[in-house]
Amino acid sequence: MDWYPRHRRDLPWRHTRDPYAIWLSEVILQQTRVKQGLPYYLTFINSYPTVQDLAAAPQDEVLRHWQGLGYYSRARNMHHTAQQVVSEYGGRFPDSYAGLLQLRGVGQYTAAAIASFAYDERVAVLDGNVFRVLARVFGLAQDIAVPASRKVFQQLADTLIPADQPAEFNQAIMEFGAIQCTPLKPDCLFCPLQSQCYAFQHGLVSELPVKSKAKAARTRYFHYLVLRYANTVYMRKRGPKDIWEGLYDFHLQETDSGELPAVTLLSAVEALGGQLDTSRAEEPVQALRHILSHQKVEAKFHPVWLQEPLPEASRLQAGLSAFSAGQIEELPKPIMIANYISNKMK
DNA sequence: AACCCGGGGCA
DNA sequence: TGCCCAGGGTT
Repeated sequence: MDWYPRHRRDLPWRHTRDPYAIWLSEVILQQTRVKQGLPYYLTFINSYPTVQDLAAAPQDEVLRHWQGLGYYSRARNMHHTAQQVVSEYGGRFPDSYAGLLQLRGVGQYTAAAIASFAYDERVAVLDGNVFRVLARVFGLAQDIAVPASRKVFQQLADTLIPADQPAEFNQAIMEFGAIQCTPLKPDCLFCPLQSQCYAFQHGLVSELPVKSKAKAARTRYFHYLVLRYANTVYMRKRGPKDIWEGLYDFHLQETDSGELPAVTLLSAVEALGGQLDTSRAEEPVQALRHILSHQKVEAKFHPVWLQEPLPEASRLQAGLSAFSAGQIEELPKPIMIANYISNKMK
């Protein structure tokens, strides 16, 4: 806490005690670095200065602002919670840890962050930074990837957090982890905790915290039919139980390997009732690779020009809608799809 | 408890 | 390429 005021970054959400603004920043910063999240925070707080503004916004607009930030359930849950706060809480956020925890998209970390920052409630936050700082300073070797390890860290943090300055403590320990006690190459040489740090004293800095490795990402093969007629492009809104829920992409066929016979492609167009426009020159198939933490997507984009619009029945059956280029720009899309449209689709 | 969910930055 | 990140929801 002596270190913090001398090293803290000047960030916009540190100038407010408005629980709405703090909540907004915390949801954006879940699994996200400050540098990446900052421009998104500014966009949201400017577009939606109050929870009422956010609640009244269309979902597609909220997701479009979120585009590129990932973990899109955060945006959907945030929108849901904004509407709930307006309709059921009279526009005011719950003013306690327990109350905040009831909100969708608000877990233990976020509830503790808002409760301490906005209301000075004495609840210790536990995030990746706190795990790392505590593991090193106190020499805790429990695997932080295992939920049961949480208890040990939580109990320690609960004893450390002072009753008179809980917000300052939470900010300080997280900022210390983000700037000083970093995952790789921490600045131990100029660390104020050097003499007390278990890891430093025992040469275990690079061994702590202990975190078991995530399993390897699986590879998926997407074949997109980029169906076009005149100035319209057919796209569809992705459904639940898969990545990118609520975002728009093209008609999709997924296979277990990278290849899809041309005849299969043609029969897919036929099944949609599409009439190929053979007068147009065949366009090259573009391949893009998109790496997520848990999946590797290898996508091929097959441009298909139609002589006439798709029949209404099969279009609806496939979940497709027709959009102009201008409309497509406004749709929320996975980054891979946005990149394809802006770079490869001419 | 295990699994699912994005995207970017960095060495 | 491997690792990390101001986690939460669902099963």
